[in-house]
Amino acid sequence: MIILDSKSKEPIYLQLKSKIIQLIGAGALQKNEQLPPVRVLARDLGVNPNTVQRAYTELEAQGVIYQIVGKGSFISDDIATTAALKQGKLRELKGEFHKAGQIGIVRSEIIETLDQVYKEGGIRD
Amino acid sequence: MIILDSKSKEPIYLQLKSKIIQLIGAGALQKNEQLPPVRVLARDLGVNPNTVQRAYTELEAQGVIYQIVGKGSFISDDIATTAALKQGKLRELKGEFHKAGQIGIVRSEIIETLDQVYKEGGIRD
Amino acid sequence: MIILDSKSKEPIYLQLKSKIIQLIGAGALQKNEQLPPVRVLARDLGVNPNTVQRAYTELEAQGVIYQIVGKGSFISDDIATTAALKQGKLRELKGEFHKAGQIGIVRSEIIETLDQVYKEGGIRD
Amino acid sequence: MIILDSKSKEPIYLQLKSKIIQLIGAGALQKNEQLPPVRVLARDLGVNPNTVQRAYTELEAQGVIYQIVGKGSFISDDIATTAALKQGKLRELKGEFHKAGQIGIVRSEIIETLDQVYKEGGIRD
DNA sequence: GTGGTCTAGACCACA
DNA sequence: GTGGTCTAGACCACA
Repeated sequence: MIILDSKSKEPIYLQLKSKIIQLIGAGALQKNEQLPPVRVLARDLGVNPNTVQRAYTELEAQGVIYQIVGKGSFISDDIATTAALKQGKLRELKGEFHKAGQIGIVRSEIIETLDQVYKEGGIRD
Repeated sequence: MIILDSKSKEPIYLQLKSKIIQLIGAGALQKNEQLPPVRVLARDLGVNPNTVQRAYTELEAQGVIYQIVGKGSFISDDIATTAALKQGKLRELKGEFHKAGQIGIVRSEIIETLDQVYKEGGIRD
Repeated sequence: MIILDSKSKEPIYLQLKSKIIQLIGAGALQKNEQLPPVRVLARDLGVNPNTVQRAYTELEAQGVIYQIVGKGSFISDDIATTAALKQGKLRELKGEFHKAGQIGIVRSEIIETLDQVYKEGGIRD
Repeated sequence: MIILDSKSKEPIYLQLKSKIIQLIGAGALQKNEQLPPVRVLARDLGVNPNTVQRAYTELEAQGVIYQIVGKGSFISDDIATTAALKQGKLRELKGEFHKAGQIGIVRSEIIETLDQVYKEGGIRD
C-alpha cells in the first residue's frame, strides 16, 4: 500500500510520514485504527526500523497518531490535528505564492496549474 | 538589501540564490547590472566567500547571471532564463497542490490563500 | 584505477568527472553500481573531500550519477544521460573542427588522426 | 576585423591569439606584414593594453609573430611555425578522439560532425 | 580587484 | 558510515 522512492532526495522518513498522512486523508486509515508495528512495517518496506520509528515518533509529536507502549501505534481521533496539518500546508503555500509573485508569475498561471491538479486530477472541490 | 536566516534549515547558498532571483523579478536588479563581488557580498552578509561563490556559480549554471574572471558578475540578459525560472516554480507548485489535495485541502481554500497574497498584496494579475 | 595529474591546468574536479565518465563509457562502472564514498575516494586520490564532493555533485546535476544521503553514490541508470553526454562531446568536437579548419588543417589530416585512434586503437566503428 | 566576446569563458588574450592565427591562416595577414601597435589595437578592441601585450608576447614565443623594439610587431615568415601550430592542434584532436571513443561515440558520428563543418561549411579539403 | 580552485577541517541530517 | 553545508583561509589566472 505504501511505496517509497529510495532514490528520491526527500528523506525516507519524511516520505513515510507523508504517505501515512495521505492514507488518513484518503480514508484508507480510519481513526483509532492500528498501524503496523515498527519492525513489521520496516521489513515490508525494506527500510531500517530506526527510519520507521522516526516517522512514527514525529507523527505522534504532531498528534497524527498515538503510541501505547506494549500495545502499538494508532491513528489519532483528534479532529484538531487534521485542521492543524491543513493550516500548516496552507501557510507553506502562502510563502510559495509570495515567491511566485516576486518572480513574475501571475495569478491566472497559478490558477491554471491548480486546476491541472484539482480538476483534471479529479480531486474534490 | 539581502537578509539571510542563519538559523533556517534552508542552506545559506540556496537562500542567497532565491533572494537574488527575487530581486531580479522585482526589478531591483536590472539586466547586465553588476552584482557585488563575491568577497564584498560575503563580508556584508557575514558569510564565507565560498558560500557566496557557490550561489553565484549555480546561478550562472542556471543562466541567471554570468561571471567574467577579472571583471565581475552580472545579471544575465537572457530572456529564456526568466521563462525557465517561472516554469520551474510552477512545476514546484504543482507538486505542492498534489500534496495539498491528498491531505484534504479543497480548491477554494487554496484560492483564498492565493488571493491573500495576490489581491491584498497588490501583485499584478 | 583513477590517476589525476595535479600539475595539469585542468582542475582536479574536472579531471575526476572525465575519468568517471570514461570508466562508465568503458563499462568499468555498471549502472546502479556504487561509487567509492567521497571520503574514501578523496583519501585514495590524495585530494580534499570537498574536491571529490564537487565532482560527484556536478555529475549528479548532469544525471550521470545519483547520491543518497546515508547510503552512497551510484551510477545512474538513466539512458537519456548517455545520449546527452555524447551530444555534448560531439558539439565540442564541432567547435574544434571549426578552429582546425581556420588554421589550415585539411579534412584528410583529421581523418588520418581519427583513424590513428579508432582503427589502430581498436575502437569499434 | 577582429571581434572579441567579452562574455565568453575563454580569456580575452586567448581569443585574440586565436583570431590572429586565423587571420594568418585565412591569408588576411601576410608574412612580414606589420600588426597594429599594442596600444592602438587595445583601443580599437576596447580592452586593456596589457591584454593585447600578453597575446603578442605569447604569439612571439610560439614563433607566430616577431617584435622589434621601436619598430613594431610583424607576422613571422617562418614556415615551420605554421606546421607546428597544426601539429599541436592535431595532437589536441587526438586526445579528444580518445575521450570520444571511451564514451561510446563511433567513428561515423565523428566523420558526420566533421563533414558538417568541412563540407557544408565550405572549407577546402 | 575579480572570479576559480583547493586544502583542512568542522558539524549536521540521515540510514 | 554516508552525503551536504560551511568556515577560514590560501594561491592562481585574468583584466
